[in-house]
Amino acid sequence: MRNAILEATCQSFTKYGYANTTTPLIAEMANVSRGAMTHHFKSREDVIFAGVEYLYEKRIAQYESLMREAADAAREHEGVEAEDQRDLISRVARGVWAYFTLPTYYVHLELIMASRTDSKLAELIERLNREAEQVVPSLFKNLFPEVAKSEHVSQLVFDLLFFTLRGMSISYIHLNKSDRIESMLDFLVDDCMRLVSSAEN
Amino acid sequence: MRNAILEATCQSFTKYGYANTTTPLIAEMANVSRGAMTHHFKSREDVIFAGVEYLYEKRIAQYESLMREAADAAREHEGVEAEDQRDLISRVARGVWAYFTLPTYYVHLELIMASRTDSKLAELIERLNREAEQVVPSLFKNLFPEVAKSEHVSQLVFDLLFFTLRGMSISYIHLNKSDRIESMLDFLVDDCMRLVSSAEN
DNA sequence: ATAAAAAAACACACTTGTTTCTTTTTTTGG
DNA sequence: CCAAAAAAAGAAACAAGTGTGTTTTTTTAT
Repeated sequence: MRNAILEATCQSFTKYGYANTTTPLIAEMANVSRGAMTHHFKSREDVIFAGVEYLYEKRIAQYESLMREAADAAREHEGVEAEDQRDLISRVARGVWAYFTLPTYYVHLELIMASRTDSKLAELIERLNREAEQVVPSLFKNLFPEVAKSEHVSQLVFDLLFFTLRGMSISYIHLNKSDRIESMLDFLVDDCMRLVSSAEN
Repeated sequence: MRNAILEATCQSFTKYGYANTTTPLIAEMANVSRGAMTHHFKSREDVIFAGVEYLYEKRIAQYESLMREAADAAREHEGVEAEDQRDLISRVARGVWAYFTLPTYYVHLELIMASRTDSKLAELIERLNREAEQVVPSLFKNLFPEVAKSEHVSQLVFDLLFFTLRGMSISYIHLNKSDRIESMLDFLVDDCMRLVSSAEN
């Protein structure tokens, strides 16, 4: 029951947006009466914030799944050493890109933007981000153990993908012709390859 | 009067966010009665959308101003040929970065995100972006006439800055320690320099 | 039978849109 | 040039719809 409400909250976030999510709407989507919600969540803030936490758990699971996929696919295509490295980078980059175009990620962006003018939400988001930062970069470093030795390079590779793909995802809302996206992805892979190679020497 | 209302609308967007901007709030910030607004804007949508258009005119003016500053500053620091090119790129990159951290830009991002679940707003934003795209890239190409010869490279340089800085700007809402930002800016300048050099040969 | 869960009903505040009234400005005719 | 009328602008009041929070009633399960 509680889970159905949280699931409905997430669905409303993705379908109608964070700003348009109301308690009657959540109740309707979860097929429960508004009164029933009161027993599990005594206020609007309670439901919304619990929904946000639920969404972030989902997001981390999605990220882990996509990273695992990329790593597994790269493992199956083993061949020449240098080609392996490039293949892994390419798959990781495209895996992260897939993650950055998930509906849950757009909700995440919406929440960050909303937190600009909502200090309570900002507090929650910052806490959840701190928790995510203890998982996400470590997963990344596991995939590139040699690069992880150089803190500077690994940070640079991570940030380059993180910042650029995040920027791309916003454009992707309107940008349907994806040749610019594809060119940029190719460029990013080349760039990361350069950085990784430089770190290994 | 009409201008005061539009100015108040923008102020509300930046201070309270697009989603929290209501007609009574605008009237209060503009120091006019709600009835007075009705004569200039017959509905909420009228005033909000007019405010959005007003904001976009502002944004383009801000962008032009920052690009002019960067170009002028680079002109004053003329020296060795290669150093000149790097200086110009660095100043443009940091000028664009300054633009991407303006309050008006955060409102722009908020509007893009809101347009995900608001087709009418999406229509407006797409039109305004099309108009901006006839000004912004041309300003960019004027600064790098040699690079503009290669459509592929100039697109790549533009997109790399555009996407990455956009992604950085979102993190910048929470990220106060700017060493990651500074490292990335340095890296981007290097990267653009590489691309520009390759285009000239 | 009792406590928890679910549903319904109620009250309050807020936003929007409309209507009505007052004030100010502009136009027009003497 | 002035006074009356018309038009425009501004302000206030009203009505309808919606969201939130609280209270009350009904159902379910222990």
